[in-house]
Amino acid sequence: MSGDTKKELAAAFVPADIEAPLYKKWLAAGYFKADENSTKPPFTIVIPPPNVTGSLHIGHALDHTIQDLLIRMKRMKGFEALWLPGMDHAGIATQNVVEKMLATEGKSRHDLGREAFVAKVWQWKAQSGGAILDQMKRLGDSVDWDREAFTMDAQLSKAVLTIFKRLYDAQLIYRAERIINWCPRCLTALSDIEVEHQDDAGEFVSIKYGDDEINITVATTRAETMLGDGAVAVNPNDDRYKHMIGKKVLLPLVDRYIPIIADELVDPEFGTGAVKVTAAHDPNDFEMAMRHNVEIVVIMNEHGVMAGTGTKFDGMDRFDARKAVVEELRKQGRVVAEKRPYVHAVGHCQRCETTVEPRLSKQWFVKVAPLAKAAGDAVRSGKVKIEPAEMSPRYFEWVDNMHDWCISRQLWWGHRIPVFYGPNGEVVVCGPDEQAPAGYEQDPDVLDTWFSSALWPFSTLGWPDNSPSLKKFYPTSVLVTGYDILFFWVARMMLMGLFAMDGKQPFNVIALHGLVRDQFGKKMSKSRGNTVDPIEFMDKYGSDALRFTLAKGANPGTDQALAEDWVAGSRNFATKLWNASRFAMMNGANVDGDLPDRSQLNAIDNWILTRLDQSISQVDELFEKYEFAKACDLIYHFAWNDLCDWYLELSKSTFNAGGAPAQLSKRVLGEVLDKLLRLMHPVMPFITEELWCSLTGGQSLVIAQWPASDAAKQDLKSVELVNKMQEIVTEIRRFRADQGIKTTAKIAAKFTGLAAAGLADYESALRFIVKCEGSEGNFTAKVEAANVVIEFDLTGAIDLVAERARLSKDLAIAQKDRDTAKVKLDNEGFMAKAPMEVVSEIRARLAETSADIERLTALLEKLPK
RNA sequence: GGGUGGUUAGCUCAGUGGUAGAGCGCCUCGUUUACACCGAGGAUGUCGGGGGUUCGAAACCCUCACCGCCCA
Repeated sequence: MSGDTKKELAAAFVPADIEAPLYKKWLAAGYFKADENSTKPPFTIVIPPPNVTGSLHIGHALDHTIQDLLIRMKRMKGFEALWLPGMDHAGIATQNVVEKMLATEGKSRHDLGREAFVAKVWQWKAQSGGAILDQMKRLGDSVDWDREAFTMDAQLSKAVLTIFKRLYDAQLIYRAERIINWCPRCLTALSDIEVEHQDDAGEFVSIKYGDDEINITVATTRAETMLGDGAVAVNPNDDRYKHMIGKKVLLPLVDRYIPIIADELVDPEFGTGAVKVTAAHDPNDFEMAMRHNVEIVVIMNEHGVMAGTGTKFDGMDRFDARKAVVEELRKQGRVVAEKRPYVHAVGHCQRCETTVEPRLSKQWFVKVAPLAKAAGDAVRSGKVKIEPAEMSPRYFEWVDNMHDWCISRQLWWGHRIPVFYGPNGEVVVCGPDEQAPAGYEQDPDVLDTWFSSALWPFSTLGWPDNSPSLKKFYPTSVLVTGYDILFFWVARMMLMGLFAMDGKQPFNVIALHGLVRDQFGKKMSKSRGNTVDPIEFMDKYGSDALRFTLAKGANPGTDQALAEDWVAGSRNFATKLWNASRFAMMNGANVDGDLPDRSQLNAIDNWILTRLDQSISQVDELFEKYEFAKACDLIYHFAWNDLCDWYLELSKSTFNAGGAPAQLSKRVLGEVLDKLLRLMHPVMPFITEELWCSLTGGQSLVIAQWPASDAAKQDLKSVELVNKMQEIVTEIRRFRADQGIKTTAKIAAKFTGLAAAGLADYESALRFIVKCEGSEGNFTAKVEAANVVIEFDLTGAIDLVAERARLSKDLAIAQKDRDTAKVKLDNEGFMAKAPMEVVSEIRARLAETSADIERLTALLEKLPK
């Protein structure tokens, strides 16, 4: 490796100058492409597909940082690493976007017709969809762009048709009339998870049903639905109402008589203990209605407007009707109690926040019980691991209690349900390349977006075809995602993957991270105004800084707080690394030739190599365990403290002296930087690449080998020696600071006991770092550390007060420490039951602190009064 | 209501039985030819309350309080 290919480093680290060119370089070199014909072992991650309408938010930045970290590390470890990018078509969200555009022209999708509208959506997608993909490049995501997938692509659509037919044939898809979540604004059914429950301030009204003969009071938050009541239900064991069961009671306003039924579902403690049963507008009521054959009365149309009740309320919006109904009942003296505001959880459409209306409707469902059982068992059996394992209960809770999944959506954008109806009610389901008989009409609805994202881990690899990619890269290695969407589609991917791939799991590991919160740990939201823009942070501090901050905050499965100051701190760290590397290279750090034998190296060199080796081994282990925060913390401290604060400072005198020892240290420094940059590359790809290429003249860190540790070469003796040097230096610095001697001021000092401490060769290194020059003088003050005595010539100007304070403080600490040790050793229970090694440790502590006390007392006594 | 996580330095968080830690912030000093996006030194906690187990508890058990999340 010659110096000619090495690029000179810029004097200052400016992220913007290096990031875009490096990403271009990587793309041009094709480093991110994964080869299905490779003989290397595979490592696969499919991206949790972001929404085509979305843009990069801070949560993505965290999610991608972790995925890129894993992929880059595995690539360096010699795996055929595939990170597969793409997006989902986001049925409702995308349709909303395009409908809004049309609305500005005063048009609706119905003006265009289905075909033209869908064409318009595709056009929108081509022009403005997928902004997030470009933003991913800013982050440095090493995805294989040639494999970019979209849930509406031909191949993925083929997968949808195939799986639909298979599930239908296996009787795991059915059509039925059920109460579903209906969004009166989007005009479509929603699945349970597309409904968000929020506490709303409503009203809780108790209404007296019946006449003079028989009456009963029910309580409700949705008074308007009383128009559709088919019964009143009470608990069969409720003595208050036992005598009324089976009788009929007058339903006010509509003047209909409805039965009083008994059902265990009714909680006698809640409200009046009697509930109204509105079968067409509440899931629990529907269940009861089925059990007791209660009349089902639909009282609203699809827009949430009252209809078909035969009352004056028809034509009113549901919320207006609620007020009007209560008002009318009040006039009739039937409102016996009102609680307002009454805070209770109300379902809202995830996409448009409209209050969801439970609605009786004919829809398509996936029968999830058998599929969910398999999904649960895959984790229970250990085939799929959830990281951290503590998150598993959440998964089981969900998967074991999953309701059937409503998959039909009354939209135009999406995969149209491949079911065709014949003139006489025949039903035909068509797989890919199959055609319905002439005259059959296709179901107008489309499938839930998650129906297709659930296939993502295999549809993107070519399923249902038995493609080489599928063979090479499935099951995927790990799925990285926030615990908040464990249920959204991780569970669904499990259901579908196990079913489609004959029991082969879609991923071996589910690695869960938390949410990014604001600096006080509060959830970020637009309404709170505490959101942050990852792009802005990257502009300001660089992508590496943002990535490092997020990785350093990523403790498994827990949320992390993020503040701009933290990101600035990471930028500072990057700058530190840059400056240290520049300094190293100016001093001749290199990777030329073999690393000298350890026996030739001084303790400082052996120490930093040992610390490097330990760090590599620990960081590697932590990365493999998804312990990103701890790994980054280790990296940070090795680079900043061990390397910059100590190694570089202790080695300056060696470099300055030149000669053979300097040559050795330069090679060692080159080695340390080389390996450190490799170790850091997965977290901070840009700066490490720039520095490493400059240092080594190598082609690229992306394809460089991951550093290996070799514990056999660790030199613990050198660690001990450097620890002593650190003790001595710190003690001298403390003395100097207490005495008010400037860091730059040179003073004369005499060292005694260096040889006995094994530090004979390091006097010049020590003297250099603490600015002690000259060993002649009038030594009036001394300190002691690691059994080395250092005397100073302060030319009589010693600050006695400061020195007495310093020594007294040390003495107090030593006395306290000795006392606690003594108490333990005097404790019979402790001596009898504590393990040997603990006892001897405490004994050593007692000896050490006793010696300190003796020494400090003597020093204090000798100090002139 | 059911589950579940948390409560440790001013802030954000590590720390699963043997003398309480990190980053940021704070205080003092400093134009040391790598770095002021820096260096050196320093201060800071009855580890939410109460009980228990143990020679020994921030950690294990019980209980209470408060905060959060998911699901109804």
